[in-house]
Amino acid sequence: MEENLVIVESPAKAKTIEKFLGKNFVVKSSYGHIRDLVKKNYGIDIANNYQPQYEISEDKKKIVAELKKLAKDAKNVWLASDEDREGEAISWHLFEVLNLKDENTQRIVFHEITKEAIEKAIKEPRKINIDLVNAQQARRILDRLVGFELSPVLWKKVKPALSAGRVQSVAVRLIVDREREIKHFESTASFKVIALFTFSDSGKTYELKAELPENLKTISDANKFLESCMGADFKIENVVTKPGKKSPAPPFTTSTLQQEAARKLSFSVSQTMTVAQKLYESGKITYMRTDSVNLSDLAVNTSKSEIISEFGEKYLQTRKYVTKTKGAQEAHEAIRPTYINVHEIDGTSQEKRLYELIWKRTIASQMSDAQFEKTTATISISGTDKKLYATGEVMKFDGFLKVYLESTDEEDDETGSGILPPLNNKTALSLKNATATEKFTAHPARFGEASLVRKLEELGIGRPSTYAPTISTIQQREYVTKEDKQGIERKFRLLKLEKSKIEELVKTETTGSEKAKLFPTDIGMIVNDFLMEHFTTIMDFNFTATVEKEFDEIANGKMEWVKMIDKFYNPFHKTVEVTLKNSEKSKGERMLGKDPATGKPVYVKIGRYGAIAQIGDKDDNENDEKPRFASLRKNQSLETITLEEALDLFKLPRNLGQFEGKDITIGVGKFGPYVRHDNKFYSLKKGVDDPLTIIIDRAIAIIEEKREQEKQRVIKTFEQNIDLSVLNGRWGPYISFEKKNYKIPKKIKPAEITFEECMEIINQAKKESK
DNA sequence: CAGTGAGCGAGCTTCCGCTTGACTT
Repeated sequence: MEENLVIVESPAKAKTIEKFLGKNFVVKSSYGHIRDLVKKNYGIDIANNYQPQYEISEDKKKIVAELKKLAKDAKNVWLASDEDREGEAISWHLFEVLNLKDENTQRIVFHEITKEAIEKAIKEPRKINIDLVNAQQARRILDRLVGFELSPVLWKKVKPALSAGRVQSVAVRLIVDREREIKHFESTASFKVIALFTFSDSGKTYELKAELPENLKTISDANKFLESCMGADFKIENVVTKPGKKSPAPPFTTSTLQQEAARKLSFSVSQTMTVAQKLYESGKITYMRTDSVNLSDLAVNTSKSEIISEFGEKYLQTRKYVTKTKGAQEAHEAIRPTYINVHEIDGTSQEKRLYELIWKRTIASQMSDAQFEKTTATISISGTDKKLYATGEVMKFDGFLKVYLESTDEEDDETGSGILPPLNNKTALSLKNATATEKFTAHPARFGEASLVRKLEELGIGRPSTYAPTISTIQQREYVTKEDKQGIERKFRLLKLEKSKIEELVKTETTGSEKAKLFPTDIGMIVNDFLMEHFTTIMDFNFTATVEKEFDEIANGKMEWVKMIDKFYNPFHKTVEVTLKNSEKSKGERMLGKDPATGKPVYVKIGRYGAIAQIGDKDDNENDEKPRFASLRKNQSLETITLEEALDLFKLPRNLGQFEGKDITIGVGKFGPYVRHDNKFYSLKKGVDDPLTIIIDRAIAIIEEKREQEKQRVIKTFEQNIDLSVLNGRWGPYISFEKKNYKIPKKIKPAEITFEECMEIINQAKKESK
């Protein structure tokens, strides 16, 4: 029998700790929470002071049984779940479910997985903090109440199977708000002036680039300014050199790791977490779900010797970082390599790249600041008060930049870097040319997965363990989609002064292309607007922050959790009831105008199968005519479609006439424009055919081309079984049988294959899959 | 898998935070 049973949350952690503790200890993991509110109904007895009803989760029954047995035989049980609200609750649930006894159960905590930290923890045991447990219960109950009362309102008022919750609904709101901001954004133009000078110094000729600090508002302002430059004298009036420095970013948390992996490696949020999990399980990095930027003393010390031996003493500058994130619970260290002296690891290329990123960030965080020298030269122009400025930046010492620089989401301007030529006061400059280029202000950037996580973290909404799942949920519910947006071509004007002549040019640039950004869907906007109208409290960006404050008071024993929940639930539940009773079904209906042909109104709204346009009303029974319907295209949305675009939808399907005694019609379906004939569908060629203008001869050609392909598709059929056939597919010949496909071995010629050979291949494949 | 869209009604959906695999292509 084992004398001591230690229970932690993660199995990888259990393995490591067991090594530290020696043979009198057995270390097991609970795999996170073992109990949750019952799945059916509310799981909360509202009438009876919100008493929670718990059940052991289906996938935890086995582990609970095992822990129970071990606990019964153990002399001492050490509950070592994380030191935060959820961890305390895990310990409490274990205590209850395993029937532990107060006298031989200890609660211990540690923030880093080192021998010293764990031995120290064992020497300082405590009891379960029931106030902290109650704060967790209040959090859990509040989330269940919000989710399970709001979602059914959406089922009745918008669409079945939708969901709402404290975290996801706010995440969607951020995206909807941003999209509308972009839609209403009005870009303003201005003219950026850049002048290129030459001058001589000690027999050498130099070039100097300078710009006006503020853009000019109109093209005539720009023209006036360039005119004033013609024949003017330019002179360096002042040269100032200032030192500057740049400090490294703190070590990674879950959120910053997700952001950097997105920017530097183009990983999605969930991809980053999967790869990090692998690195953690194989012992290469510390825990990957953390909100702390703290490094253990051990990590700082090994970084120190690593930096000295790799780069030298002058690159060393150890630092203690302090977590500033709202609501951070700091149960873990920052994300760092387990062994700092390991620069590279074995593994998949994704694992290698993520590890390298973590290693560099960790090392850089303990390295010296980078030192710069920024020089600004002021250039006067005779005949005007306006000044031009030339700036340059020179790195004096690279410091941490030797290994790592954090990326930013913003594209930075290319000016103001590089080295300036030797500059002296009063030097006269001669103007080579000057340009005034039209620039447009850019709309705010759309969120990507990682930048949405950053915003949520900033608002204190969600936890490291839920960022990735939340991002998946709002995409799965089809509230938002992740998409690329193609840039559009835009014309801009440019004035160029050269050789005492001003020339006006019009050029084009491609702008606004975006990759993997989050766009709200129609249903996302409808749900958001519905919740914003009826449940402003929940949708408030500060809702989580407010309730978190109250959870803290519960944790400090200053507030009773039942009172807190009661205060929230009563008004909330009333709003739910009133909304169910009074509000209309929300279909996102929008009136576009009148149909010029019939004078009937044209609407768009959400129908049973998605967004539709509608001409005429159902109750408009003048001639007993039914309204006409047409689905919106994939790239159209309720909020932005115009009357003309909606009317175009009704031009399809078009009947082009008959072929072989059957109608040919043209339509647009899920997979794009198609020709339909004799109940078969043929795709139109992308970029070649336009469904609104295609003629019957071309449609027939498409049908015949496809038929020819079909003919070549079937290589062989068998009379023994009509379900069996040998077909020619995209990747070569294959066997098709009862809707499943099988590979043909290379040594058999597809055209000569026999029925028996086919069946043998099929049976073999079936056996292997078992 | 691409035509639909009225209306009835049974039975279903849903939250957030802790943890890993078990799946298929």
